Amino acid sequence: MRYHRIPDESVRRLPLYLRALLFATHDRESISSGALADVVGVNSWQIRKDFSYFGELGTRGVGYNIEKLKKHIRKILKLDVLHKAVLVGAGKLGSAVLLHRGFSVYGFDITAVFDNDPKKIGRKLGDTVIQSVSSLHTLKRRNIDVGIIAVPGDVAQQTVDALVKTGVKGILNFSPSYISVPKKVKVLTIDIAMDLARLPYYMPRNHGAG
Amino acid sequence: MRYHRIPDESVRRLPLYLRALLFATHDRESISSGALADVVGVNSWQIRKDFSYFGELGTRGVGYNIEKLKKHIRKILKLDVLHKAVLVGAGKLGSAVLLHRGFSVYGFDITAVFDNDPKKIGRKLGDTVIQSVSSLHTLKRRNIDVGIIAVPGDVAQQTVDALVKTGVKGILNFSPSYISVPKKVKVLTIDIAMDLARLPYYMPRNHGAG
DNA sequence: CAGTGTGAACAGTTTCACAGCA
DNA sequence: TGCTGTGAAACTGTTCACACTG
Repeated sequence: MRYHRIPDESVRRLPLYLRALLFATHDRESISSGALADVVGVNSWQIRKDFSYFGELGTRGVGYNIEKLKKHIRKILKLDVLHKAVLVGAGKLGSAVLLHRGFSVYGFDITAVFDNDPKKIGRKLGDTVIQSVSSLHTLKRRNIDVGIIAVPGDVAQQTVDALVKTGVKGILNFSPSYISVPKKVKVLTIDIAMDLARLPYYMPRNHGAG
Repeated sequence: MRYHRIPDESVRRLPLYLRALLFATHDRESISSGALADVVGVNSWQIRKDFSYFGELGTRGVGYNIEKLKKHIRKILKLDVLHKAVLVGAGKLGSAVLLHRGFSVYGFDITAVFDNDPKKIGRKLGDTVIQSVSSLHTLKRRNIDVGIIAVPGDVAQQTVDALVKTGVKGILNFSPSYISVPKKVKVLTIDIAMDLARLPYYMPRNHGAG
């Protein structure tokens, strides 16, 4: 089956595997699909299938070499190069995201922060001075890949439009609204409230099915 | 096709529809699948299919009555009753989540906050006094549905175990680790860094396919 | 006649069972 | 012997075209 297109659902699981490989303490050089399965909560055959999409990577009877596997997943996900990101929106959620520490391990560097509140502009958030959103255009030619937006829903679209003009190719959207972008730009939306809203469906009401 | 099991992917989209119906300004009583499609970024036939799973709801030639639709989606998602939630972990992310305002519209009320940092215990976060995680057990019989955890990965499992003992039926997990729970408890995990890690895969490297 | 509802074709994903190899 | 790699089957979800109806 060598060199197949990788299904989106497999791509969704790759960061999960990578996270486990990065953070688990490994006394061994190799890990089997079964052992990895226990750590990530995915079936072993699903893991093997996922890995099989990028060629024969494991050793029969042994498992997968951990370093090789990390390297391979990073390459597939294009995390083998540094990605520069900017944050727009220095409110509670934006601040939490910026200070989150945990992006760097995947090769992301948040190099600038923007807000439209005059009281915040010039103040520091972590090591970064907050700039006015009106100076977003200065980002052109600074090789920024990724925009992270954490602004109110009603200004999300205009914020994204400005970001797209600076040349970002991907946007992580924490704003609670649908935004439209040119086809060449990829948006991933995380709406915490919406995810929470999906939870009760799966909870038994009193006793009975969900 | 009346009274079919609702596919998980449809359930995933329901909060999206509900969000649009709640926040859009409606001059009309009804909305067509096409108009809703423009607002949420989902095809009109997908929307009609999703709605068809819960019986005939629309009026041919007109569309869907907005109030009726909201009510119906809320009922399906079990958002028609108030859900009491607690937060464990009053760090940056936890605080942002608590102060987020936007859960209440879906019928959630965060009634208590816990942390294990002695410096934080007794201080207020919003209107809520932070309590010690060691007093989590006092929640039993207080009708708490949902636990939200935003603690470091290495204490996530023990935090969840304590929460499960208090009787929560659903957990929203912001900790970057896989947690295991009894079958009767549903976990949804949001790992911001992992989502960000998935973004570059879909971005063109220089020019070319993603 | 505008817009819903849906069977049927199609596409994508997961599961299984087991051959193949270190 | 233990664990990978993978076709094929089973399952799940999406798209389409159009009959139907207020």
